[in-house]
Amino acid sequence: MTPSARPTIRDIAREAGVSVATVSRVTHDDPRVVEPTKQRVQEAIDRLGYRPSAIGRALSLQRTSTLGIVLPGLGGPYFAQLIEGAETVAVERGVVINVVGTHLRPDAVDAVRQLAERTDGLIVAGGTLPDEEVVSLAKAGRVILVAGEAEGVPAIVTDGRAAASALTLHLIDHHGYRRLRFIGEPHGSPDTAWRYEGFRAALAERGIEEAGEPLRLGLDVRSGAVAARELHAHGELPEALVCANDELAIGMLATLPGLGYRIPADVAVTGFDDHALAEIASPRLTTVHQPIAELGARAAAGALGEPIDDLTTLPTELVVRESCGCAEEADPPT
Amino acid sequence: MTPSARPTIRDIAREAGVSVATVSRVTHDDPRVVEPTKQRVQEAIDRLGYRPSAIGRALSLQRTSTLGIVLPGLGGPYFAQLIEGAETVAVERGVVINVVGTHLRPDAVDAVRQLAERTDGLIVAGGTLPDEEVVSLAKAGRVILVAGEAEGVPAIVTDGRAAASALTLHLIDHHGYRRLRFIGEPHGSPDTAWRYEGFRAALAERGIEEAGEPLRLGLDVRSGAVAARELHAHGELPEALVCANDELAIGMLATLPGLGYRIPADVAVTGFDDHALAEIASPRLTTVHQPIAELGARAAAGALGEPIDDLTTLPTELVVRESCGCAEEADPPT
DNA sequence: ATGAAAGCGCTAACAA
DNA sequence: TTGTTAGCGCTTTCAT
Repeated sequence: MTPSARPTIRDIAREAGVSVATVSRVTHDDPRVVEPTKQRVQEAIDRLGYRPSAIGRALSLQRTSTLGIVLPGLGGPYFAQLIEGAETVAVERGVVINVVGTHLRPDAVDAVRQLAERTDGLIVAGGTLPDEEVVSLAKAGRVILVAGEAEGVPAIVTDGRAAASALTLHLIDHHGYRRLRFIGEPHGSPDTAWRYEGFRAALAERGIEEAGEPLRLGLDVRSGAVAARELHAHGELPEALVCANDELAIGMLATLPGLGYRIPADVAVTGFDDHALAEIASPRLTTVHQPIAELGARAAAGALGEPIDDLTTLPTELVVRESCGCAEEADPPT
Repeated sequence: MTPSARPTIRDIAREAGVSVATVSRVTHDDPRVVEPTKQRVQEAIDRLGYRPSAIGRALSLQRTSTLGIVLPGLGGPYFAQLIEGAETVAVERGVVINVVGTHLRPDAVDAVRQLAERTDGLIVAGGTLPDEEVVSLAKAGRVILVAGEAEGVPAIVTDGRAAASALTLHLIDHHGYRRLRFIGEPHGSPDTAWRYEGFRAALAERGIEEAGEPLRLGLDVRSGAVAARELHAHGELPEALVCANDELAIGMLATLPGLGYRIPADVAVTGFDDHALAEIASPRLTTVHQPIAELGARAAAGALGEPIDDLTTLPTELVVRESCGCAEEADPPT
C-alpha cells in the first residue's frame, strides 16, 4: 500500500524537529513526552498524514498482532460462525484476523505458509491441509486445530462421533427405522468422517446394516439437491437419510417434495450443525447443535498464546424437531 | 509466529559458509549461483528448517504480495462468491488474500487501517466503512470499491437500480400486481438502497403507491422469517413482496406456507442475487442474477494495479422462475 | 560467482 | 524529557 510515497517516522521527526524516538513515543502515547512537544509532533503527523507502518513495527517487535484462520472455503454459515467466535477474542486483544480459504487454491500450502509468516498464531480447520503440513506449521509457530487432529498439535473439537451416534440411535430406537443411509463424503473432512463413524457405530450396536454406501458429495445445499435426485433415480429411498450437515439436509428438504416424497412420512431427513435455516425449514430440521462460535473463541485464545489442553472437546446437543418424524410442536412465538 | 526461534537468513549463511546475499539468491533461484554452492545452501536451509520471513521481505521490497478485502461479514454466499472471484486473479499473481469483516467489530476502522498497512491493495465492499474513511484509505493506497461509491475512488458495481426496476415492472405489467412492498433496510447498504430506488421508480412510473413502508430488517434468512411473521401479524399481505436479497426471500418461502399463505397464489415473492438455493427452493425463486465472482475478479485486478475505470458497471439479468407467479417450468434435467 | 554493506520503517535500551 | 543507535530479516546495488 505505497502509491503516494507515504511519510515515514523520519519525515515526521524532521518536520517536527525532534528525534524518531520521540515520534515513536507520541504514536504510543508514551507519557514521558511533554505536552508542547507532543503537540508539535502530532501536528506534523496530521499535516503529513503519517501512519506508522505495520510492517516496520512487526519486524521490530517480532509480532504482528494478527491471527490467521485457515478454512476450506468461506462459504457456509459454519465458518462464518467460527470466525465470529474467534473475532470476539481477537477484538479484545487488539488483534486483527486474516482468513484464507484453501479449497479453490491450487497453491493452498504456499498461501498458508505465507499467512503463517504474518501472524502470531494460526487456527487451522480440519481437512484443509495435509497432516504433515499442519505438524510442520505447528513446529514453527502457534497453531490450533479445529475439528481435526494431528500429531502433537493442540486441537479443539466436538464429539461428532458420539453426537451422530445418538442421533442415529434416536432414529432407530424412537422411530423404529431400519433402513438408514448416510449422505456425505467421509473422506472429505475429519468432521464428516467422525459423523459417519458415529452413524455406523449406532447401526452396529443395533445389528443393522447400512442401506447402501454413503452418498459421496460435497457439503453444500446444491449437493443435497443432487443427492435427492440421485436417490430418486435409483429407485426406492431408505427410511431415513442421515446427512453430514444441515446444508445437505436443506437441499434435500427443498428437492424431495418436488420428487413426490413427503418428509418425514415417506423419508426422514436429519442434518448436523443447527444452521439458522434448520429451525425455519419445513419441516423443521432435526439436527445436532454445536457451539461453533465457542469453538472459534477457544481456538483464538489458544492461538494467541493462552495455555490450552492438547485436546478440548466441546459438548453438542441433539435437537429433535420434525424432519425425523417427531410430532410437530406448537408454532414458535411470533 | 516465532515461538521456537526461527533461523534467519544469517543463520543459514553461517551454516553454509556463504554470505547472506548468496542465501537470498538461492531462495530466489537466482541463476548466478553455481550449482555446488547452491546445493550447500539448500542443505543448510533444509537442515535448519529455514523459511524467509515475509515481513523482512515486505519491508525490504516495499510490497507484501497481499490483497485485502473488507466485507461487512463473512456470512452469506454473496461474499463467498466475491472472494472466490478475487481469489482467481490473486492466485494468478502469487498474491494471498486477507479478509476482514467489519460488522461485529466495534473497531472496524482500526482493523481496516491495519489491514491496509499490510496489503498492496484493498477491495472494500460498499456500506462497510464511512465514506470519508474509504476516501482517506484511497488516498494512501490502491483501493477499489465494490457495490458502493465514494468521491474519487474507483468503483465497480452492478446497476441494481435498473435491475430492481425491471423486476418490479415485471410484477406490475406481467402479473398485474398493484400492491407491492419492499423488504429490506434501504439505509443498510448502497446495494439495498439502489434496489429500493429501482423498486420505487418502477412504481412511480406506473403511478402506483407502495403498499407500506419498507420492512427494515437484516439481509439474512432469519430476517426473512421474521418479516413473514410480522407481515402476518399485521393483517393482510400485499400481492407481491420484493425482497432486497435472496436470503430474505428464502426466509419468507420457508415461513409463509406455515402461516397459511401459498406462494405465489396468495402472495408473490422475489429475491435478488440468484443464490444457489434460488433455483431449488420451492417454489423456485424469481430473482436477479449478478456476476458476483466477476465483480470480485475485476476488483482484485484493479486493486492489484491494473488500470481501471472510475466506474465499472457489470450487467445483471432478470431470472424469472416461479415465485413471482409465472408458470412452472419443466423439471430441470436430473 | 560471491561478498560487503546500505537501507526498508520501526522500537527500545541506553545516554545525555 | 529527549536523542542516539543498534538491531528486526531481507534484498540489492556495487565491489571483488
